[in-house]
Amino acid sequence: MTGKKSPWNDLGEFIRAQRELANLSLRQLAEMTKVSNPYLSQVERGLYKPSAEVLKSIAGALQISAETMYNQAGLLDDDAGTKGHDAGRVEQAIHGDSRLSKDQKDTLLRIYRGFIERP
Amino acid sequence: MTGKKSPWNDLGEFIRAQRELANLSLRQLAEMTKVSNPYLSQVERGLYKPSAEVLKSIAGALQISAETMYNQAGLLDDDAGTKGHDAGRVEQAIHGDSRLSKDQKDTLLRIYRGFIERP
DNA sequence: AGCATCTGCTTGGTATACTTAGCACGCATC
DNA sequence: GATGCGTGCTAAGTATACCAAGCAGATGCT
Repeated sequence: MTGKKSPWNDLGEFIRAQRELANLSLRQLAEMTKVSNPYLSQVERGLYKPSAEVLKSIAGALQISAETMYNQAGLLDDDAGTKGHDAGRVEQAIHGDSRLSKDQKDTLLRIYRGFIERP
Repeated sequence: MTGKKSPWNDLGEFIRAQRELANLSLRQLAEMTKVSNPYLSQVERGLYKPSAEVLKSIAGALQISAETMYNQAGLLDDDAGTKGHDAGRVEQAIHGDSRLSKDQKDTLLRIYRGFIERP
């Protein structure tokens, strides 16, 4: 394990850096996130890649947005929605519109997808 | 397990609905996502909650944004970054979608506005 | 009818995510 | 010195995510 770099090292280093910036010990973060402190230690050292739920919980405790954390973990491409790609844009906007009920969202999405598939 | 509802049923139903809308079989989706077809079947029936990587892959294959998929899975709060910016978002996205014809855009906008005015 | 192909699903197995119990060390106090 | 507390980490154990092998049914073709 001398110098061996796992795929999750960058993420772990990011989490440790943010934790230290927030002046929290592993045990304190563990209490806040309800994730065990040994596991957090292992995550920080790149031994495991945590689930999105754990990432979300850590992000909340460290007052980072979930989006930032997912970007760091490679779960979101922060350019994806803006790189001239239409795919997902309309869908995302519909989902994000709080004035629409779930049924209305479903209806709009179904119609939209129908249009996309047979132009 | 008769009628027993797992926490992931909504997500599974969402994925199945999108897959069927896209006219893909489980095996086709499995090939596209590199996820096994039995597992996808189990995910759709709410037996397991898939990781964010699997969700991202499914989203890509079904041409849904990762954000949309994560929202559906409860991994992102869709209001988190967009509260107060709902107005105009859907309309903008529809206008900007190059895959829609003018008629289709008009239709979608008409329906959308109808929903907004009388909820 | 038989055969091939496609479909969704069951079952047992493997790997990883995550926990619990506990160790070693550092520091402060008496 | 001894003791207590906080710190990060090890190692064994548990649960879940996900896979491979294969079954049963439906459909189409000869």
